[in-house]
Amino acid sequence: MPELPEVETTRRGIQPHIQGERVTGVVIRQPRLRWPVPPELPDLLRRRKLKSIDRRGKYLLLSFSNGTLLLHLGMSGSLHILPANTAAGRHDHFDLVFGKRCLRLHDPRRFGAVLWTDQPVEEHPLLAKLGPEPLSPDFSGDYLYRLSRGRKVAVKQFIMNGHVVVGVGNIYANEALYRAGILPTRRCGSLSRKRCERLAQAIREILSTAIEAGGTTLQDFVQADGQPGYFAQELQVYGRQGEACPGCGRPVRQKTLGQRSSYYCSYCQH
DNA sequence: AAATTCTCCTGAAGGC
DNA sequence: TGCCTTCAGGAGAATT
Repeated sequence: MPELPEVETTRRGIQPHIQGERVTGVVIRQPRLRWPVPPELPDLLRRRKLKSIDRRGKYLLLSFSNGTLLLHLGMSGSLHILPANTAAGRHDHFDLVFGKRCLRLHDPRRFGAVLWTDQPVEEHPLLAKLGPEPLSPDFSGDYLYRLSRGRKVAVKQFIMNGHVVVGVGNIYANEALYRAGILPTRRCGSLSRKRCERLAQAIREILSTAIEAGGTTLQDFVQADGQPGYFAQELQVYGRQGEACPGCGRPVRQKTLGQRSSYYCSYCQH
């Protein structure tokens, strides 16, 4: 499931192959994703040059002179650079063709999205109210502390809320809370300023380490079977219920919180 | 405003 | 072997 590091790794992987290139074709094989793929995309993108690829949260923003293509990978999506004539398989929903290469979206569970806007992209309804980027100066312990005052939601759900901070999915939320020594179920409003600082630091470290790890597998993006560095980072607790906590040896526990699996050590985290 | 629940979808895993 | 059930999970929409 692509989290922020995977999306950023994807962005860096595809950028050198298609940025500055001109669209020569658009193929929509399965328009039913999270929202319907706009049928007018082939017309909108005809002969347009891709200016840049940016990221906001887990959205990839492909900028053209007449608007922006928004891509989201949902939880099973991936993008690959392939020779333009490569046969499409099951779940290969969308191609952006650039001459002899193409950018292909593969997404078995179809939680991903391909959208278009001709407005300033930061004003798009899906982006306008997003919280800060976790690796930007706008995100800090002080920010988390101030925003969490008076709120009762569990800290794990708090940091997974895109209006609080973007790009912290279930896996890295668990890992960051473990690293920060904070129980996922702890009410966010009860965290001290110091613990908020520790949490913000843990989130930054987890994400930036994962991005660095992803960088080592960039070449995979030009291969059909490439796995773009998912989970390259060693996970301490995620998916490890019953295994020994790396810190104290007690078993890692699993609990469902807000319809998501939480993994934690009830001794090291409080 | 904040919190909670529902929803989309398919592949994997488990039970029999 | 095969069929059925259950589950995971990003995040917006709907509801409380």
